[in-house]
Amino acid sequence: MYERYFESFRKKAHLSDEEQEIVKGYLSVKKIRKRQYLLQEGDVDKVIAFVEKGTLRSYSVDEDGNEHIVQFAIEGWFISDLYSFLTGEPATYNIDALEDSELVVISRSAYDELLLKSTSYQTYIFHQITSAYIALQKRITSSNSLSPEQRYKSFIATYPEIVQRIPQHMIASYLGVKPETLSRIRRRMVL
Amino acid sequence: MYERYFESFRKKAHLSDEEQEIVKGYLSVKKIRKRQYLLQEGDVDKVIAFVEKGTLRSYSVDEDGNEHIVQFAIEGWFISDLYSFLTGEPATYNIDALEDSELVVISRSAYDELLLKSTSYQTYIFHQITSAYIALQKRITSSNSLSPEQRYKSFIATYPEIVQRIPQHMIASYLGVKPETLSRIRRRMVL
DNA sequence: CGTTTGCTTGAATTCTGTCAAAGCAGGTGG
DNA sequence: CCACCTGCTTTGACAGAATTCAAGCAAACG
Repeated sequence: MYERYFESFRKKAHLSDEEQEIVKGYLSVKKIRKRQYLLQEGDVDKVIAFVEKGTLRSYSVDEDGNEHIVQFAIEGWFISDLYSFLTGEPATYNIDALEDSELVVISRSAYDELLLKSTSYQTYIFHQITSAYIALQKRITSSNSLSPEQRYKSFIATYPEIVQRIPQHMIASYLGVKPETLSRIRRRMVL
Repeated sequence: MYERYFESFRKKAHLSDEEQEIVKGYLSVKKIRKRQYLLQEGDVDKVIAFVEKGTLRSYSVDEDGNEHIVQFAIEGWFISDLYSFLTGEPATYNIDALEDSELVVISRSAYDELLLKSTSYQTYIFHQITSAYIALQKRITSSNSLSPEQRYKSFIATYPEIVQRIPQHMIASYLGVKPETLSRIRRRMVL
C-alpha cells in the first residue's frame, strides 16, 4: 500500500526499516473514486496527498466558470493546495480524481510532528519541494517564451504517460489554451 | 551589511546571536553594478544571492533573441538559477542587476555544510523555498486564467514597489506580453 | 439504444504581435 | 548652456493567431 511512497522516499533520503515504520505511523491511506473531490475551493486543505495509483488534477475556476488546470498528479507525485494546507486558509484550488485512485495522505499535525521528529522526512520533503519549485520555474519560462504549439510538444515529450491517460481538453487547459485551439494545433502537426 | 538578511532569517527561524555569527561565517558580500551579470546562461550558477540593496532580474533568451523575465528581486528577495546551483549543470537563465546592488551570497559547499550544521538555517531555507513555491503556483494560475490586463492590475497590486523602479518593457516581459501591448493596456485603463 | 462526453471543423470576431516612426525625458560632451 | 545621443514609451496600420459561437460526429456509458 505504501510501496511507491517509500520507493520515492528512499530515492531522496536514507531510511532505515525502523524509521520507515515510524513514518508509516503518521501516514494513512485514502481511496478516491473517479470524479470525486479530494478538495473543494473554499474548504481548508487537510492533507498532502501522494498518488500510489491513479490520476488527480488541481485546478482553479475563474469568474466566467472556466477551469484552469494547475497540475496533474499520477503515480509518484504529490498534490495539494500547499498554501491552504500550511496556513489553514480556504483553498483557492479544487482537486479531484480523473481515475479511481489510491493515495497516501498526511495531516497537518502529523506533517509538523514528523518534520520535527524525523531528519529523513525533513530531507525527503525538502528535496521534493525543491524539485517542485524548479519544475514550476521551468513551466513559467515555457509559458512565457514558447508558442502554444511548442508548449504542447514540450508537454508530450516531458510527460508522455500523462498524455495517454488524460482527455485533451484538460491538456489544453493545463497549457492555457482552448480545446479548439489544441485540436487545431494537433491537426497542423500531423500535416 | 547583513541587516536585511538576518532580519528575514529571524522572521522564519529562531536564531541566537552565537548561531548568527556561525551562519555569517558561511556567507559573503558581493557588490554588483548596474547592467553587470551575476550569472550568464551556460555558466554554472555558483551562488544563491540575497538582495540587501538594489534590484536584479533573472531571464531567459529564446531562439529569436527575445528576453523573458522570470523573476525580479528587490531588497529581501533571493535570486538564483536554483537548478544550476544544485546540479552543477549550465544555467538556462541570465541574472543581472538593474541598479547598483549589494548581495549576500552563499556558495554551494557552504550551503551544503550549513544545511547539515544548522537547524535554524534548514528551517529558514525550508520556509523560503516553500513560500517561493507557493508564489510560483499563484503566478502560473494567474498566467493561465487572467487576461493581460488583469495580470497587470494584479502585478501592480502585489508589487507596487517594483512597478516604480523598473522600466515598463521589463514588466511587459515578466507578464508575457510585448511592450506595445502593455502600453495599450495602460492607455485603456486610464480612460 | 439513447445520452453524455470529447474531439473536430468552420466562420466571424477580437486581441496580440510586428513593423515603422515619432515623441520624450535624462545624460553627455562640446 | 545647448545640441545630440540614448533608452524608453507611445501610436498607427496591418498581419497573424487565438477565442467565440455553433454545429456535427464518434466513442464510451449506463
